[in-house]
Amino acid sequence: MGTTETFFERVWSVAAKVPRGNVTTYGALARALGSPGAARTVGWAMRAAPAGSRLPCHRVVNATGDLSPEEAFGGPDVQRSLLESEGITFDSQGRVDMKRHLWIP
DNA sequence: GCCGTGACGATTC
DNA sequence: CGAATCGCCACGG
Repeated sequence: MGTTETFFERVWSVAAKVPRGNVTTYGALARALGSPGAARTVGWAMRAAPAGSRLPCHRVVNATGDLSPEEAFGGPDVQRSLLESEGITFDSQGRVDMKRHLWIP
């Protein structure tokens, strides 16, 4: 079969399924793809995601619930605003409330 | 087919 | 809780 799709494309495919109002982690996506140790590669896929792909990459955070670095989105503040718009709450440490919004494929 | 890279994860101090 | 370290895996050159 012409499965020329790379690991990246698979990541985007699953990341696009994250329900609105929820978030997932890089490690969770990696596990869903069968590579639990490829969390870093998942992060790469997000960074390599083409702009305007409608990929909800702002719903992907790390295991600690921390947001993306400054170089992405134009700043964590932007990402945080997007998440708050979807009803996502944060703790006093500025991290996503994983207990309430963590979603695993 | 080896080397460097990186939006991570878990552990340790 | 915060900072630092090691390991892991896929991609590009």
